[in-house]
Amino acid sequence: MTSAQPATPKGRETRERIIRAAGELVRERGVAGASLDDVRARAHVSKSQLYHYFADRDDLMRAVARAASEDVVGGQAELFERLDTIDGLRAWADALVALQQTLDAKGGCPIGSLAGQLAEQDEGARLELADGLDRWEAAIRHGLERMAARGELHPLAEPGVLAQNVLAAVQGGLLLTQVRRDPDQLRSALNGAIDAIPRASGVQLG
Amino acid sequence: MTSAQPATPKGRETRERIIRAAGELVRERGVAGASLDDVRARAHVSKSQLYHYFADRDDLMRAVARAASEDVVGGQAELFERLDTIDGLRAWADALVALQQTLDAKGGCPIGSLAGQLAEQDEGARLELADGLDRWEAAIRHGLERMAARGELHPLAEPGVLAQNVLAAVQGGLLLTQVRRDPDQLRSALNGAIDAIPRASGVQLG
DNA sequence: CAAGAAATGGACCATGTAGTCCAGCACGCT
DNA sequence: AGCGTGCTGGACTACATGGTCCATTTCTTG
Repeated sequence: MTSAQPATPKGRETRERIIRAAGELVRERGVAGASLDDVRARAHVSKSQLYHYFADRDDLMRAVARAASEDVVGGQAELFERLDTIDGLRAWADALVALQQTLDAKGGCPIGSLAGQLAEQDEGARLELADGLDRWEAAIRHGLERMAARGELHPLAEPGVLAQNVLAAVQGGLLLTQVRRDPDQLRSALNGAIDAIPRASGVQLG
Repeated sequence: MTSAQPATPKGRETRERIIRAAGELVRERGVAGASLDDVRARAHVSKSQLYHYFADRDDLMRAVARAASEDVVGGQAELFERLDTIDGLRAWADALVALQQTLDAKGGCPIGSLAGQLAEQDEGARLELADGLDRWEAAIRHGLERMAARGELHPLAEPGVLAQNVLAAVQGGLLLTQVRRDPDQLRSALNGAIDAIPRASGVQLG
């Protein structure tokens, strides 16, 4: 028997509780450190419930990856709306840095962190994470495109490339933040990427 | 009994063979997927040898992290010497991108990949990886400082900050490369960070 | 060459873990 | 009320894995 989609509100809530518990444990102890028994206990659920809603452990981890993508991207929804000005970009960056400060620079980006653990192990999980990154990058690109439409960007600037680089700065900055336990690493990376936007010409300098 | 430093050349070679085998397996299957028995088999070594040279599994993984740091930083030694011109920086970037192409965009950065798996699990491993990143960043910074000394940088540019941002671009670009299986992600991120160098003024734009 | 130290082989143990199985419960529907 | 589907509890198994132990072989060195 493969996994089952919940057919009742109660079932759906149980399934979500499992994913939430698994996600917490994965963030605390890593993918390998989160045993199904730990998940079972934290979600207040029995073994059979785990296997009622998920085909196996990998299936659960894929669901965790998808949920992480949605949490990360969804959690920035309001900030995403103001990404069409440099000030809005800076406000968004400040929020990311502030979050890292409250987390003591631990954990990194949920998507990036899972990527390192799952990308080479489970193709399905990799695709979930790629999807999260795509949506994140799209939100940034949309903001830059609105700026371009208002003529606030260099005519040759490519919003797609700039958005990609900003996302890379986020991920790289978070990795440095995590390894060095210093949120300024993210701040600096984001400053650099955002500063580059108004100067970007789309053509490589000589 | 804790781990032992090898006292003979033979012992040292055995220890290194273990670390190399463990490193390969970790790259192929992740930290969690590399069992001591796998390592034992690949290194052509007995169980007692593992525990002769390493206190426990975590100790071995710390050694793997240290070796990865040294491989990554050491493997770029020649390129590091030419990091004092924009052309040298581009050549270095091209080499990193080319490497990803030959690897089919799999694996990401050994340091970054291990960071995601070990940073929150083992403080010792985290410090090893931080050390690798520090040396990497220092190499970039030294190149930029030589440029600054020749007056080729904006007088207010800060080589330390720029080097940090380039390293963030490497790590972020590699993460995107890995998740999206597309080496152009790294290329774009590095182009952006390197293009920013000659324009950097050290003060944030308004 | 003898003695001690380093290195090695591999059996063995304890345990944590993914996954199975089936009986029992809850609840909507007729 | 009673029936059926979805949901739940938890015992149980098979096995991989980390770690221990000790006997044996191989080096080194005086």
